[in-house]
Formats: sequence, structure tokens, C-alpha cells
Amino acid sequence: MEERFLRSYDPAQYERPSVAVDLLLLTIEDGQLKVLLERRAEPPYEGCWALPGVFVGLQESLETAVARCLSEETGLSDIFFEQLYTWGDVGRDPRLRVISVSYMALVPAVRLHPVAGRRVQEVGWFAVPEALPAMAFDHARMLRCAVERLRGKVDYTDIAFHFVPPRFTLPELQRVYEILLGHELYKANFRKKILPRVRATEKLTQGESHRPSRLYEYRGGSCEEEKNDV
Amino acid sequence: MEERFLRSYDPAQYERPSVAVDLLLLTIEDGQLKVLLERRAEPPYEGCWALPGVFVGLQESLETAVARCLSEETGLSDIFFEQLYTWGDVGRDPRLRVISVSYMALVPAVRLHPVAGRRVQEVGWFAVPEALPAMAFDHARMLRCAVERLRGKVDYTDIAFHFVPPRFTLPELQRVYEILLGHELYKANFRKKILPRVRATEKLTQGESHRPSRLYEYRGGSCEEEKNDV
DNA sequence: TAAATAGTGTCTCTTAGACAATATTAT
DNA sequence: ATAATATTGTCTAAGAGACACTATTTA
Repeated sequence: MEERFLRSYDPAQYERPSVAVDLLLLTIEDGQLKVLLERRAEPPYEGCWALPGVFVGLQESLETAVARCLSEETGLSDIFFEQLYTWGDVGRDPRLRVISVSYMALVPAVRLHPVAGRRVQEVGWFAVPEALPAMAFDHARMLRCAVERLRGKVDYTDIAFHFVPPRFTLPELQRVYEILLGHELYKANFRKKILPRVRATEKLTQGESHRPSRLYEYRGGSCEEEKNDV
Repeated sequence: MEERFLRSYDPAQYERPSVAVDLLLLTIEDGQLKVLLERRAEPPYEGCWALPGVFVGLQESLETAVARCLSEETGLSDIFFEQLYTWGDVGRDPRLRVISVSYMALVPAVRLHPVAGRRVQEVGWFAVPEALPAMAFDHARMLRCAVERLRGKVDYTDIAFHFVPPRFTLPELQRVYEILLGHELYKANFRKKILPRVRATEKLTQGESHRPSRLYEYRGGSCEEEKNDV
């Protein structure tokens, strides 16, 4: 009853938590799923690695905050992302109350090569879950949650396409699926499943000492959201 | 770069949004999916219907806030709920910046009968989507999102079990599935699919002028989270 | 022509979907 | 017996999984 009154009366005057967005920036490189982490320069969790994140300004949407964070980390502004989960335990940050909205962002490794991030801190890409360092706050749990969600969506959505460039070969895409699912797939079956969702181009790969592979494009529009361009 | 500095320095001193939880409290009654709404007594959206919700206190977790809200609305403390999505557009509340974490709560209709809610305002159960009134804020969108999520989870989780009491008949459960999915199912196939997930009891239904139906219990532990007891 | 990878044809087996038949209660 | 609903058996069709075969490039 009191809270009711509180709510309708003047919630603005009560103390509020801080709100942040935290980023699960994922890519696939060297046959592994990798996540971007930053080393913390001061307490708490000094020296630990943490997910990139920013506080949400009073005049910006969650998506704008995510785009801002992505731009800082990669220099890119058209990376696909989607909201995952909001973490609000009282003690998750020992300094102050922070409610954190986590987002998963997926990017093809080739787009990252000239690492154009304007980051000051030390950053690194870590293989998941093989090569993860000690992580700050509840970020290890966030990561597990993200990977679980990603794995779950691989079979019934086209989310895996976000890990390959606009033109890709089917063997290349198959490797992405295999890495995400954690087991090998049969070429023939994979192609039967994927072919309706892609469009063949005229081009073939070149320069390798074996039969070249045809390049395909995503046919789009089917079951996955588009890139969150800004 | 500025935001980085801001973040690591002292985020506490900057203005913060308010954080609320909003509740999609759903049940199945009279062959329809229904949602609980409250009529707003003052602006904005005076007279419109809105989802129940509360502001998140500085010392309570999101789940605690949800349980508090559920208790106010129903008098119950062991209703299943799960987080859906966090809505953070700048203008979604014309008064002040509110970031809202929406939760879906599912309850069997029989538990609601002696409506023990301690609500002051006018509340009502509305059939979705047939009998929805004009809704405040972005709550209509929240509802669509919730129903979509619910429908999507019906086939690959046991979420539908939350709409039936601990002991239920298979025809009863089948009706829940049919309402959620929006189409009829074949008895024989439904039973084949469900039987591994339930445990038969010794009891049968009584008092109807036809063959009685066996009561079953959910075998649990398989693929769905448990109730969020408090 | 050998090595290496790309791409295709086809068989099997599981399972979802459809329908028919039988069972058990009250009137 | 009849009405009404519960419960079971079985056929079919579609799709996932497995494997063998063919194709095309460079060295």
C-alpha cells in the first residue's frame, strides 16, 4: 500500500539505482568463440577482467548507450546486438547499487582487424570458455548466460549469420555453426538446411590449392532481427 | 573517452533514471488467456488501464520487487515468474525517465478465486487479445511481447504447466496448450508427447456424466525453472 | 595424376501428424 | 443401451541423420 502511494505520488524524489549496459561482444576467430574483455585499472576487482559497459545517461535510450559502447570498443556503428537479461542483485557491485542490462553483440572477425577502438585500457579477446581469465562482478555469469542463449538460438534462428561477412562460403558458415554448437555437422545435411536461406552469387573463392567454394549472401528477412544501425 | 572517465570516476554523482518492474500477470480462465490490468486514477493516461508495477527500492533486488508486486495483486507469494525484457526509451513515461524491467507471471486460475489482493484501485482480468482496453505507456507493446514469448516457449519448454494446479488431467492440460498455441491438437499425439513429463496418480476425477479422467502431477526437474518462492 | 576440399544423391530411422477403435463413467 | 468424454493403437508423411559418391581446383 505504501509503495502504491509512493509510486503514484512522486517517485522522482526517492533514491535511485544507477543503470548500466554491459556488453557481450562476441566473434569467431581461429576456430573459437571469443569475447572482448577489459582489464580493470582500479578497485573493486583491480586487475580483473570485465565486460565493457557504460552508464546509461538520463537522456539516452538503452540502445543508444549500447551503440556508444560498441563504437568506443570497435570504432564500428552497425554491429548487430540484442538484449539478453537485466541483472539487479543488490550487492553485485560493492561500491553502489547498479542495475545492469546486458546485451550480446556479434561481429565477424574480419571487421575487427584494424583494431580501431579508441580504448585507453588494456583489452583482449578471450576464447570461450577455454581461455577465460578471472572476471569482475557477476560478469562470468553474464557470459555463461549469453553463450547459453546464443547456443540455444543457433538451430531455430539465423543468428549465426552475424558471425560471417556479407559474402561467405557454405563451408565457412558450417564451421561457425559447428563452433557454436560444439560438434561437427554433415555437409550434405547442413547445405540442405541452409540453402533456402541464402542466395548464390556468381563468385568463387580463389587462390587455394583445391576446388574453390561458391560465395553466398544471406537471403535475409526471414527470422532474425537486422543490424542495429545507428 | 569522457564516459570512460565518468564511469570509473564517480557515476554516483550523476542523475539517474528511475527503475521499475512491470508485471504481465497471466492466467487461463473460461478458455481464454487473460491479463491483469489496473485502471489509472491520475495523469498521465488517466482512466487508461496499465500493467501493475512498482519502483525498485535501493535495497531490494528486481525479484524482490516483483514478489512484492505479486503479493499486492494476488495475496500469493509463490507464483512462477520470469524476466522478459527491459524497456528504456527516453520518452516512454512523459513524467520522468523510467527504465522498466518487465516480468511475466503465470498462475492457475483456481488460485485466484478468493481474490485476496489488497488493491485500492480498480483491477480487472482481460482476455488477450480479444478484450483489451486502451492501455497506458508502452504497456500494450509489452503485452504483445510477453504473449509472443509465451507462445514461443510452449512447444520447447514445460511453461504451460504453470497454468494448471499441481494435480491436473491431461484433457485439462491439453486445453491449456490449445489456447496458448491457438489451434487444436490431437489427443493421441498430445499424450504421447506429455506422458514422459508427468507422473500418474491413483486418483480420478468424479461427478461428471462420462468417463472420469486420471489426475497427473508434473514430473518436474526437466526443462523449466521452478516457482519463484519468497 | 595426386591431394585436398567442394558439392550431390540416397538410404534409414525417428517422430510429428492424422485417424480409427476401444474403454469407462452417469443417466 | 446411450451419450459423452477418456484413452490407446496404428498408419503415413516429412524431416533429421548418416554415408557414399562425384566434381573441381592447384601442385
